[in-house]
Amino acid sequence: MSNHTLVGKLTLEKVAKLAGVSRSTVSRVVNNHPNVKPEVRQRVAKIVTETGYFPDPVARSLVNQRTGIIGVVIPQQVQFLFTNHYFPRLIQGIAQACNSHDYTLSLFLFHTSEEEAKLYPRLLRNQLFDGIIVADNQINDPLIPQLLANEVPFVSIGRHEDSRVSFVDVDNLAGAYTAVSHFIRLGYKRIASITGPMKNYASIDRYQGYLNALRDRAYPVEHQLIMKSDYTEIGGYEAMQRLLPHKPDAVFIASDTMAAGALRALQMANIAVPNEIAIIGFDDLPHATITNPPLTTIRQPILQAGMLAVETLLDNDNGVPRHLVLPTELVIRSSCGLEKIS
Amino acid sequence: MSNHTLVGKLTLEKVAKLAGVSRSTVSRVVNNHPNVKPEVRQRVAKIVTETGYFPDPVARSLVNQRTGIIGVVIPQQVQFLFTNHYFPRLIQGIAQACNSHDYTLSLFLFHTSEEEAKLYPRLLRNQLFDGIIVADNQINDPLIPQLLANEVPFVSIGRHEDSRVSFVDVDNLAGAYTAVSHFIRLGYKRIASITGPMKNYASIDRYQGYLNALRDRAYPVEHQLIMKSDYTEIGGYEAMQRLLPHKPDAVFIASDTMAAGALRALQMANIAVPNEIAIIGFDDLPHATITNPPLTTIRQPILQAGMLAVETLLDNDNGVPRHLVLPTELVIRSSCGLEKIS
DNA sequence: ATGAAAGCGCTAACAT
DNA sequence: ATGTTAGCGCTTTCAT
Repeated sequence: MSNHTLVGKLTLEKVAKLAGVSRSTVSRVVNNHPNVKPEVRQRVAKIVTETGYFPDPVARSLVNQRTGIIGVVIPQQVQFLFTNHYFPRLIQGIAQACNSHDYTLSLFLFHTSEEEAKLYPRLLRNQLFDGIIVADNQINDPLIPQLLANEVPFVSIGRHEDSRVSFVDVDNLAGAYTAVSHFIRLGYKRIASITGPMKNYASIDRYQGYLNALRDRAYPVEHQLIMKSDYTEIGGYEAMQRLLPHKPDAVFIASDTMAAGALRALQMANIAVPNEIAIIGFDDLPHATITNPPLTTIRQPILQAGMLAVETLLDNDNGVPRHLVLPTELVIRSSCGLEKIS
Repeated sequence: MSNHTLVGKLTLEKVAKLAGVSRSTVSRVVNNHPNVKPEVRQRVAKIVTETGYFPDPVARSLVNQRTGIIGVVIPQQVQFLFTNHYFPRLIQGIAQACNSHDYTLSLFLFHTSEEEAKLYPRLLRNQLFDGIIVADNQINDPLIPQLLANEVPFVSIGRHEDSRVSFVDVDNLAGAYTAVSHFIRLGYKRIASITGPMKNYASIDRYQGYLNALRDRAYPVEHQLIMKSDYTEIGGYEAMQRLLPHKPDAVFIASDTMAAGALRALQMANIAVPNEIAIIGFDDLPHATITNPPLTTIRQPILQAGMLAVETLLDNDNGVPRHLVLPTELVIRSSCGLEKIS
């Protein structure tokens, strides 16, 4: 038999020829289908290994109608995205789960709304992804209802009002509540907050947790003590500068990244933390341990949220939406002070 | 004509039936092939729009032998990865270029070497990606020679010794040289350096640039003044602490992230910057502007490097490797001091 | 247990 | 200019 038919791309057909069987049999071997005589299986397997044959994923996808690809969409304008450590860590969790399930992760970042608009149709009449993870969903994000309407399997990072949406969230409300309650317990009186943008469920929930804690202890809400910011370090820096004239004695800051910026602002202003102003952040990112002083913060399981989003997508409980809310935890370091002497 | 043949997934065939033409004609319309009578084209186009037909990318890929997917591989253990801002920004550049060329970006992050080993075969007998970008290649990374051997189209972020490898790099050597020369010009005497890990070309080049600048001005090289670190903020913090006993009066730090950590260490030790110790970083990341004091640094065009990597991959100059080295730039802020009085 | 054949949805060479 | 046909490489009935 001439060998020249066997050159070029290695296909099932060629492996079959080499093994002296049909391509069905090779397919069965490759896919561990039971109906293959052990000795044949062995012979075929040997050739597969020797030749380094690998089934073409595209051809496979065409017949199976599954690609093994998960799309991750971050609808936010991306320039702010990576100025904090949240998204990198989330993506890391998603990647880890994808790896362990042999899925491939595709990342969509948008820089302009034109880009975003251009990509949406691809996501909606989706034939390339087995499922989509929508990270950091904004309130009224138009993508979510469209995904629902087109019956694209997806899960949202962060809760959503429509109960048909599967999501993985962290308990932002309870986290913020815990932080502010801790301030109150320590005797602080003028408790401020630096929040994220209010178009985002997480920001809203953290803000609401702050309000709830004040309300439950009959603290007044002073609007000058509430500064809206954007989750960036620079944003936190500026928000703290705006806050200073209103003389807070404690600030709950909705992210560690903003808290780092806020600490710099305090340093520049020569204000001692926690003696003059106490700080609690949110996230418990690695650098919270080396700020000056080390940051008391609310730990949220970002990595785990990413992993669970993938699991939720893959499990697909017969289309019944899954709503996961992960617990947060107060991590006490030095920035919140101890018992207040006042 | 019964309509019941037209339910289910929308295919070329169904659109053809609705338009009363063959599926080739629809294909031609969809792909803007010239040979279609204008009136037919219009009629078909209308139906395509009405039905919202979209060609199945998987079927297309199978026949075209191109997927429109670019794989981005970050061979580093991922836990250190996102503790600095370099990779997020690089990925942003890659994503931006992918978007504008209608390519899809797939991201591979590894958490363990087992994961890495498991994924390599997929990348090598690659049928899923039109090309691969290898980010932050390590010296002696086994992936590169294997990609070459398997003739997978790829480009490396960061140079590589094998001249067959296409790469996009920044001029680390010149950048570091410029930084240290600036120190020398200002009159500093004991110029230290905090470097990245030496298994990485960028770290090596920045270190070499430091050495070259000292050598060219006949400064002695003192090994106690050279601290190896890991590009993390915490790493920079610790490296600076180890450096202090050796009394440097200036430190060139191979990344802004490490520089931020180093500044914290100096703050804790009550050492004034730049009066007692001057600092120059590398990267010019956003937060370099709000450190205390603002950081003098070497700006490298990370975003652009990511974009050019995609262009290089897509242009594929008949297999002739392309070697791009992008310029860096000294950005003077306050951390390096002005003319030294000494 | 194995092979032959159909078909996933598309493109393109070939006929007309 | 349009339709017919043959694949792309695989999985999966359906025969045997």
